Amino acid sequence: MYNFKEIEKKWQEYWEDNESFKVDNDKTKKPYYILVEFPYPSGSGLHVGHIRSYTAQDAIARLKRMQGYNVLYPMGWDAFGAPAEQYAIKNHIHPKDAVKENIKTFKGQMKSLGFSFDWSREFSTTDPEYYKWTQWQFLQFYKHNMAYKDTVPVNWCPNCKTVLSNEDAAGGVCERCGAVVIQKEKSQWMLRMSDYAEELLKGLDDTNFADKVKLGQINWIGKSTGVEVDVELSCGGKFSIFTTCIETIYGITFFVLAPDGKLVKELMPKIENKEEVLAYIEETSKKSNMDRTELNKGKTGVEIKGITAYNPVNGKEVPIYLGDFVLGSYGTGAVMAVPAHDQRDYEYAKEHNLEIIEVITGGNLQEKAYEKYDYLENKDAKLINSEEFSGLSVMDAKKKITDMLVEKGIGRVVNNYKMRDWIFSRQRFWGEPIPMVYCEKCGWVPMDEKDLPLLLPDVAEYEPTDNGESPLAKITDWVNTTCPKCGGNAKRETDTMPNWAGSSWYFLRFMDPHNDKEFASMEAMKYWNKVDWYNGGMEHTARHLLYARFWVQFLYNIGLVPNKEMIWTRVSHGMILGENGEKMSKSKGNVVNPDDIVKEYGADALRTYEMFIGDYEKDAAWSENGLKGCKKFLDRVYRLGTKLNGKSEYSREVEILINQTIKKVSEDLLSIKYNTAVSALMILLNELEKLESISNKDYRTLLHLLNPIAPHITEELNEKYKLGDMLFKSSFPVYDKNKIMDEEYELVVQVNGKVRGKVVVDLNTSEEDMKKIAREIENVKNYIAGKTIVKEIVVPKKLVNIVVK
RNA sequence: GCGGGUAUGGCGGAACUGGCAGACGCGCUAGUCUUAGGAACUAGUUCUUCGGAGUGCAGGUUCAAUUCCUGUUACCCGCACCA
Repeated sequence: MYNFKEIEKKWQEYWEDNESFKVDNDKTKKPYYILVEFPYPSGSGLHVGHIRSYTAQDAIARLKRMQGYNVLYPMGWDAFGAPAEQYAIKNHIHPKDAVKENIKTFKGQMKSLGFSFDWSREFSTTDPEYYKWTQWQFLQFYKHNMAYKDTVPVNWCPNCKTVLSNEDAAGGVCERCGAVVIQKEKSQWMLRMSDYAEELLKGLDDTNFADKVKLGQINWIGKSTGVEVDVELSCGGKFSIFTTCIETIYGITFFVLAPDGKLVKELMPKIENKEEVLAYIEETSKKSNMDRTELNKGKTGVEIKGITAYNPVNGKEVPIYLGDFVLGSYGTGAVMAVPAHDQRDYEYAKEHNLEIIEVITGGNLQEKAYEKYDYLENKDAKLINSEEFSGLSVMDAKKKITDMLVEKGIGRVVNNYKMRDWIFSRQRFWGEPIPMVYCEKCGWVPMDEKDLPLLLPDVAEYEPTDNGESPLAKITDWVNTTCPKCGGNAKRETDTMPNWAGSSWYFLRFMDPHNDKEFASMEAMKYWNKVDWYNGGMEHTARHLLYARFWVQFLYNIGLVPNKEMIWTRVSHGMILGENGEKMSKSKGNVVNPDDIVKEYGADALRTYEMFIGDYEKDAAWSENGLKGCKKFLDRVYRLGTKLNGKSEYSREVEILINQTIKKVSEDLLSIKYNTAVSALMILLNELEKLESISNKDYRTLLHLLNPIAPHITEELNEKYKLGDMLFKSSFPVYDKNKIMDEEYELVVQVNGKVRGKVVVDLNTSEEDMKKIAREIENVKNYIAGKTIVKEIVVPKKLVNIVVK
């Protein structure tokens, strides 16, 4: 048992006093930027899950430093957001005080784990010096017409009287009180993220994100290509529909409009059954998103009476319906209904007794619609009931009908994206104030940049107001201001920015964190170039990453950052589950507190265990016994020091193994295979323990290789036995290419694919000799005796397989 | 429903480009040392009727398959009436 308490404290103090991990933007050295998602400093302290990714990235940071890179490994705090506000409401303290406390706890915990962060670059998104630039960037969005105010439906909890984010309204109920969430229209600031949909897709080619991360982004953007077609109305005027199945256009038997769309509002004066229609719209708005999807299996809706529409290809007059399965926010908010070939339309038609016209052969319309997934697979599927297109194959018809519509000027090939514009307003206190002012005369006016930051006021009440306004709305002397344009009376925007804002560009700030002239200098950003390696939870790979990429692409387009993509590799780690295999939670009582572990086993043991626990990208269940095993490993490393013989070369018996281990550890760490890197070190230790004595070089190399994962104990032992310069300041071991293969190897001999013998042979044994040796093994002889050798397969330096009959 | 992932001993998990399945660790068993053991060390540990069998299941390709192909089942994650 080594005294980890003393050792870990000693080295942590050394690193801190000497600012060992502080980096300058040193142009003479090659940069390497390693990033972990900065945490939200919650009241419950660091989670063992944080430690997994911080250790993994720390190991890479330490390795890269020893390999001569100028490594930036920063840490900061993403401290705006609802939990701090909740806490403040309950306890009547200012969120900034709660955040300060929590940051102190987090920072202390991080230091106790020996992470090599450059603390000189630390900041919090809640620092006015930081959010000044978040606000400044919002103004750039506004000035480039990328921010606008619009009325959109939002999640509204009628009980808490507040707007909820989609996350807070998961499952259609309010996360706080459990009440059913309804949709309510509110005027919100929006960012034109949908303008960037195509660029965000293309940009993925300039990244090295893991495939599943790229796929997450692609799915979220949700591109689909189809045709937008104009449809004439009986009352005059027209509207458009979007479809990806233009080949079914002759099958239209009705149209359906979104109840929450703009079109139905425009048509309202001409609708005969207004009351019925309005009632349906009202009913829809009361349903949550979930009601409209999963829970609501039936296809509700009403016919719009007094107006009909004409099929654009054959002029057939069909009715128009309202149905909540059509979303106002996707496509044009209106669909052509082809019940024969779309299951939703089919169900709707059955429920409302509407006509079904088959236009593609091969389905059984008695049972269900014959949908594109099926007919596209069916090579024999042909169009019918489609005038001159009848008889064509689906793919031909798709093209010819599209061409015809385009030619006539009533159709356009368009792309649609599921990704919407970014709703950027929150009716919350604890967020960046949006630096906009409303003037009766001038409308919305941006604040003057030189007046930033717009500080959050110090108040004692953070409760949302009854009408859903931000608590800021109640602070009249903050709200009332003068118009930056005309100088007249004006009011500030009282909504704040979403939590995602500050985290969309923090990685740029780390490159130049103390700059008070700009958010980061172009020079600094050019030097660091990109985040080489970004790690975070899978839960953030879709949204946070998309927001951050959008933000960066915008800044790039207005010339403020050097690259269109500022993140190169993105890796995500699996969760650490409780010992019972379930997600850690207080209610389940399976939470592991890292402080307790550090106290009882030491930081190095915890770090080593979390690297060893399993495949980094997969979830893993905590195991106290597993942790003990790693502690035991470190104890053995410690005791091994008593076997030193003072020699300065590798011991002959382990020379090959050491070279192999150097290769394995350096390669595994950089290919996110931390668990096998640790196991390679365990193997090396096992072998070293078998020797009578070990050389100083053997030992120092073992310590060096283990140093990125367990930095305290290794540094201590290196010093204790005076093995050389401090490990973190010296070059990481390099393997000798000529010494990773033994002079001999074990030749495996198979008969008919089954192992029947093994023999140690010289590395340079020829293929002929391999065969000869193989046939001479006693056991092999037994299996080939009396049989004919059909074939002999030789894999050089590995095996011989004798095929007999 | 769509998209993706996973499946290997009692457990966590290894296995490069198709070439010895079960590395490494945990647990377990026996032993050594000890006043003691929830310490340390040593040996063993997939199953087995000792012929073999074996990487969720059923097939296929191959001299050879955890690895490639086809089908299938279970579980996990993401999105979800996206026209």
